[in-house]
Amino acid sequence: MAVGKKNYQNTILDIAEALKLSPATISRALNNHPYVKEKTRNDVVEMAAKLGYRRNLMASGLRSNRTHTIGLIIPRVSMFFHAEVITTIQNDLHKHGYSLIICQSNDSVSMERELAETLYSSRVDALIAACTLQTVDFSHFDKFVEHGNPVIFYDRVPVEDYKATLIKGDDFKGAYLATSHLIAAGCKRIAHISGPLTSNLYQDRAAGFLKAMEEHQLPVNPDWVFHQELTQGNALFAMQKMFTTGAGPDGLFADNDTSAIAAIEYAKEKGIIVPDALKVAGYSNDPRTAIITPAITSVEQFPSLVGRRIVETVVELLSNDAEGPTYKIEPVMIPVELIVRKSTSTN
Amino acid sequence: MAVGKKNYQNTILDIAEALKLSPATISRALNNHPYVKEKTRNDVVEMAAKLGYRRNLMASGLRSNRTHTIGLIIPRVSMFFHAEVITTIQNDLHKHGYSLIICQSNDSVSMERELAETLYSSRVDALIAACTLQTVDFSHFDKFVEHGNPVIFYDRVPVEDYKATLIKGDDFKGAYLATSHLIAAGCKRIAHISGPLTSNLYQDRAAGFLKAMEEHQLPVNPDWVFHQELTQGNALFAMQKMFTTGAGPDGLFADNDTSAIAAIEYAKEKGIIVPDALKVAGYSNDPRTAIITPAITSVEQFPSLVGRRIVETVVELLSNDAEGPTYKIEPVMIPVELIVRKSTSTN
DNA sequence: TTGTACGCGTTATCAT
DNA sequence: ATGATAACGCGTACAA
Repeated sequence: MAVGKKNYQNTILDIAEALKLSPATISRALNNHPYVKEKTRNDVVEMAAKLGYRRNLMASGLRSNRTHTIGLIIPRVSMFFHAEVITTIQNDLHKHGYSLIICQSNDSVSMERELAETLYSSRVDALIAACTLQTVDFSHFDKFVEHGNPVIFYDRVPVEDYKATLIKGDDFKGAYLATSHLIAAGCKRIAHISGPLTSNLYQDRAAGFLKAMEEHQLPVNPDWVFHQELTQGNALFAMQKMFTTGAGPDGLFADNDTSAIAAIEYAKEKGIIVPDALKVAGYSNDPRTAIITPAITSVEQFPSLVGRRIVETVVELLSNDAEGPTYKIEPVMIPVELIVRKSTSTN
Repeated sequence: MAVGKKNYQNTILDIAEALKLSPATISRALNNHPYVKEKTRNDVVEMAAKLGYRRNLMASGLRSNRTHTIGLIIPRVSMFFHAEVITTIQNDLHKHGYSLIICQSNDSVSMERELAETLYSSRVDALIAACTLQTVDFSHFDKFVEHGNPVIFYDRVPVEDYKATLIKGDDFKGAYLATSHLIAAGCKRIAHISGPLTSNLYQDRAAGFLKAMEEHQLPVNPDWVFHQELTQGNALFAMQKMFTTGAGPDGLFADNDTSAIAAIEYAKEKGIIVPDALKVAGYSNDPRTAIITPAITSVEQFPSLVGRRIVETVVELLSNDAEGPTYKIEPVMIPVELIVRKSTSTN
C-alpha cells in the first residue's frame, strides 16, 4: 500500500512494474547499454518521463563507484581570475556529463583540509584544487591519490613532487615581461610588491623580476621588494614606506591588481603623477585595471584557457579505464600576455 | 583475501572487525548516538582515525534520505553581488555541517532546467536559486517542492505564487532612493536604463523610479527609459540614442553598475562632464564604482546579509523534522542603502 | 549497552 | 535481449 508513503519517489522498480519488465532491463535501457531492443528502450524512456523518474545518484554511485561529480577547492570565488576559471570548468564539465562541487577555503589551510575530507566523503571522481598560499603540506590530498582519483592542481600548486597533475601559468615569463616593459619605458629604480614566497606563484614571479633587472644591469633595492599578503592595506603600507623617505621608485611591478590599484590610488592622493613620475604594472588583468584612471598595464593569464585545459585533463584521466596513470607527469603550461595601458605609457 | 582488491576503502565493517564489535555499534558511535559506552566511542573514533576511515556519503544518504548537501543555482558566479552571497552561504552552511553544490545557469533557462534535474538526482536536501531573468515558468523546481525539499529563491524570484521561500532586496526602495537623490541633486530630465520587465527586480525598480518622479512632478520621457539586458554594449547604445538628438538627460539611473560604468565612459569620451552636465547612479555597489573616476553613486544590497538570511532559513526549514512547512509564507526583505559618491555631487 | 537483520535504489554478474 | 539475484556501505527497528 502506498497510502501514507511520504516522500514517495519513483524508482526503476516502478518503471519495471508498469512495463512488466525487470529492473535490470530498465537500468540497461536508461544507461544506453547495447543489448536492449529499440522498442523496449523507447518504452522505458517514455515511461520514465511519464512517471517523472530521476535517477538516484547515491544509489547509482554506491553501486558503480562513480559519482560523475568533480570537487573543486579554491581560495575565493570572488577573485576575478578564479571566477573565470570556475565558469569555464563548470560549463565544460557539464558538456561531459559531470557536476561540480565548488568549495572555498577562504585561504585557510585548516578549511582546505576539512573541505578535502568532505569531498572525499562525497566520493567525487576527481579533485581540482587551487591551494592556499600557505599550503606546504599536501597530505590531505593523499587519500584521493591512493584511491586512484585524479588530483589536478592549478595556479597555486605544490612545489615538491606530488602524484598529481599540475596546470600553471607562466609566472616567470609574466613577471619578466612586465619588468622588462617597465625598463623599456625608462624606469631605472623599480620596486616589486610580491606575495609570500611559500607559493610557487611568487617564487616564479620574483625570479622573473630579478632576471629582467639583471639583464639590464639595474640594481634591486631590497627595501623596495615586499613579500606580503597582497591586500590593499599592505600595498598602501608598502607605498608609504617607499615614498616617505628620500626619492621613491620610478617603476612598480605588483604581483596582483589589487596592489597595483592601491598603488595608483596612493599616488593620486600624494600627487605623484602616473605614469610620468611613476609607472605601474599589475598582474591578472582584472577588469578594474581597465576602468581606473590611468588604466593599468597588467599580465593576462587567460583564465578560460586554464579552465578548458583542466577539464580536458580531468576527462582524459577519468576515461582511462584501462588503468592508465591518474596524473600527467609534465606540468601543463598556460601562456601569459602583457596588456599595455596608460599606467606605463611614455608620453 | 584482500589481494588485488583495487580501490580498497575502509568501511565501518573494517572498524568493527578490528575492534571485535558489530557494525551497528560503530555506526552509533560515529553518529553520536546516546546509547554508546564512552570508552567504546573513544575506541571507535581512534580506530577510525587510524584506518583513515571516511564516511561514504552515498551509502549514508541512500539509507537516511539526507545528503547534508544543498544545491545552488545562480546566473554567474563572476557577478560581484552573487560572488559575495555565495561566499557567505558556503561559509555559514559549512558551520552547520552542510556542503554546497554551486551551479551556474549562464542566464540560460534551459541550462537552469538541466541543473535543477541534476541537483534533484543528487538528492540535495534543499535548493537555493537565483533564477534567470527570463525564467517565468518555474515547473522545474516542482519536484523539490513535491518531495518536501525546501526551495529558497533570492534576488530573481517568481512573481506569481509558489510554495517556496522568497528572499529579496528592497528593489523598489533602492530605485526610489537613487532617483530621489538625483532629483535632490538638481536633475530635472532623468533617464532610466533598466532590465527586462520579466524579472521582479526590474519591475520593482521601475516602480520605484516612477514613484520618485511622480512625487516631484517630473515628466518621464519614454525615449529615455530602456528595458534591455544590462550589458555594456546595450548601455552604450542607449547613451548614443539619448545624446545624439537634441538635449540629452541631466540625470541617469542605471539598474546595474555595468551600465552606469558604461555611461560614464561614454560621457568621458563625448566630453560630457559628470557630474556637472550629467549625474549618474548605479545599482549593486560593485567595487568598480569606487575605483572609476568619478566614483559612482550606487545602491548597496548587502550581499552577505542576504547570504546569512538564506542559510538561517535553510537550516531552520531543514530542522523542522516535525513536519513543519517547507517554506516561509512571508518573503524575507533585505534592506538597501544608497552610497553617495562623486558622480552625483553638486559641487 | 550491544548485536542481528534488513533495506535504501541501483548496477554487475550470471543465467536463460 | 531479458530476468534473477547479489552487492555497494550505512542506519535503524528490534531483539538480546
